[in-house]
Amino acid sequence: MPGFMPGPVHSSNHKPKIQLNEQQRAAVQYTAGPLLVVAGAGSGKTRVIIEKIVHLVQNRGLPPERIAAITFTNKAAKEMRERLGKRLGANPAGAVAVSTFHALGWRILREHHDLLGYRPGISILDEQDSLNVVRDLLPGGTPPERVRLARAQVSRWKNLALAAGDVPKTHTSEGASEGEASVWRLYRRYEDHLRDLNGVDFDDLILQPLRVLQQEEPRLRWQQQLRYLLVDEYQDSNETQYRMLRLLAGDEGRFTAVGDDDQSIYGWRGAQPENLQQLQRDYPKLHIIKLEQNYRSCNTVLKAANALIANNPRAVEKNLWSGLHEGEAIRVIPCADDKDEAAMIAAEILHREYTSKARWGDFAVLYRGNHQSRVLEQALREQRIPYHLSGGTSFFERTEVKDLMCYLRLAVNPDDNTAFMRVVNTPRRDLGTQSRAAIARHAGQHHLSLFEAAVAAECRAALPARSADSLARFCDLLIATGDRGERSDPVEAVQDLVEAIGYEAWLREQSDNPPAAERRIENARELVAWLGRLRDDNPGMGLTDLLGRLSLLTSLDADDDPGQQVRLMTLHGSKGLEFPHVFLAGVEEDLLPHRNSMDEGAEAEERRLMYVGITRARETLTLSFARHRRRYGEAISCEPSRFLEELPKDLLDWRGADADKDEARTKERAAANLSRLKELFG
DNA sequence: AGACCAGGTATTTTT
DNA sequence: TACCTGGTCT
Repeated sequence: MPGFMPGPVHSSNHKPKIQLNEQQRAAVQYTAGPLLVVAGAGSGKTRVIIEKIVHLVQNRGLPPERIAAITFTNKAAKEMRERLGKRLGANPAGAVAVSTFHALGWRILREHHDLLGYRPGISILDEQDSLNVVRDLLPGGTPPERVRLARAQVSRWKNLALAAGDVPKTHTSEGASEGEASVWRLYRRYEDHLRDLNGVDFDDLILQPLRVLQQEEPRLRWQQQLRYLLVDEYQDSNETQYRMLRLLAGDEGRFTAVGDDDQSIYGWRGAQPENLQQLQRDYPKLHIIKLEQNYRSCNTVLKAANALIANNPRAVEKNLWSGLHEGEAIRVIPCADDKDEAAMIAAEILHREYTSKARWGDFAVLYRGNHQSRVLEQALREQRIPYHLSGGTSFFERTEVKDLMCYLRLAVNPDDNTAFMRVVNTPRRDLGTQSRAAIARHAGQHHLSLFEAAVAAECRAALPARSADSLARFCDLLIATGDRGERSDPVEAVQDLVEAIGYEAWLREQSDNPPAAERRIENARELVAWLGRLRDDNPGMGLTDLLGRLSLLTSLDADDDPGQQVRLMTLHGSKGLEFPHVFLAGVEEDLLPHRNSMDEGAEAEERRLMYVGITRARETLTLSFARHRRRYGEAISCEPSRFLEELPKDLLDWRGADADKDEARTKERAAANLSRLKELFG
């Protein structure tokens, strides 16, 4: 099959529906051994994974259920499932195990919980729960910042596949600072505590399965089960994930890993882009294929991206090129301060939307930190530009969602003290501080979990009659729910639970205005609806498993059709997305190479972050910076980012050097006129 | 239990 | 400056 060059892509949101290029095809067809695909931004890596699965099923006769595609996010998994469904048809496609590392880990953990000494109902503690556990283990009054740091260190160890007992002595006693040694002691207690709760944190979802797979018998079983693995965004994998891959893919290395070290931006979370090189060491037969043709961006954008990233040391040299048109110069807009910057961006968007065919959904404004969104939001609102802000409090962090999740966790796992404390008096049921303390005392004395204590007659006897009564009802309800959740329809059981605790009435009572109450009720219902959807996708699955799946979801508005709204998001949040028109705000020293990152010697990662931002753009790219910005109340002056100097001058179009303030005013006025006109004439 | 104030803290955050 | 959290007061 001769390759044929794709023509220019126009603004349809679709990748060219044409044949694979030569490298892509090679990557799809190579199954002789382990394969690493180094895929530049916009080079069609997801497509390669999809086509490879199709190839394995249709041409190699591999049963779909023997194939696992592993992603880092639910969103990526979902997209992959959809695309695979379109390509293969629902039937074989549905059998392919497309999941996140964590979801796969959960599956393994559930199946072998007994090997590790867990009881059947395992709770997944989210970030916040885990942080609370750490807080409670540290002396009262420990500053939140210290709690966070301690938790982060524990996480770092776990991501290096080090259980507390495996942490090298140099970090725990000999030669370790007292601070480090104390964090390690905390780690030990944290481990014990989670054990008692029969709970796991997110890190455990990889770490614990590793312990399963280190045993020969289950390892061989899983290696039989999954005959081929495809890993997406491989540069984001950490040590434990890498080990999991190795154990599953066996010594022959039945896998394809796809990644781009230039887009590694999660180093601070334990991701090890070095895993790309590690692969070569561990699998000498590793075959490497580079995808360098970009189907997304015009050449100007790509040249800028290439020039920038060339300043980083890289494992695999790549040179991205594009068969698309040259494109406009990259605009660089100096602004007086962050307000002006926001106004400029709003004005530019308004102007473009009006003069070109671009729609609101074609624009994205990217920035380093969430705090930068505020001014931008304000500016967009002033111009009545519809926008959508990604990030912020996720669905699962909302109180109402958290409450219900804890009810379900407790129903499934009576040892989950964290969940118990959260819901035992929510909605209020006469179990105040005193009663709760009494239950805790009883539990402590008799070495019971809080729930077990609450069930015990002697414990109840110590409570006032009203409290004892309502505690009994609470316990009965949870026991019944847990039971029904496994034996009959879990979703019905949950609906009845929500009904029985009068949760919606409680939300109405709790919210200070009716619309807020309705929103929260809607969230609660949405959670149940999701549970229903999960059940429909996994018929016969019990509450424990459904709940696990639910805990691994991050945001339920995943379906958000970007719609007709300008997207505001952090650079991190933009990875994997693309937009015709991209604005990068705050391209300043101390912000875009972020100060703290620089202190940690992470300039290269900051550069990659900028690289990710640039390569989101299909048509136009606008970089802006402010000369002054308020930080913690006081105005500080800023310098343009060093990264600007790394971009070839001939690609840049600098706008009004120091008349910027006036220009902003003018633009703003022009924009205001425009929006008024539009209101008048539609 | 709810309101209010003081104090501490302000990168990123796939699961 | 603006926020969130935790503690205290009513």
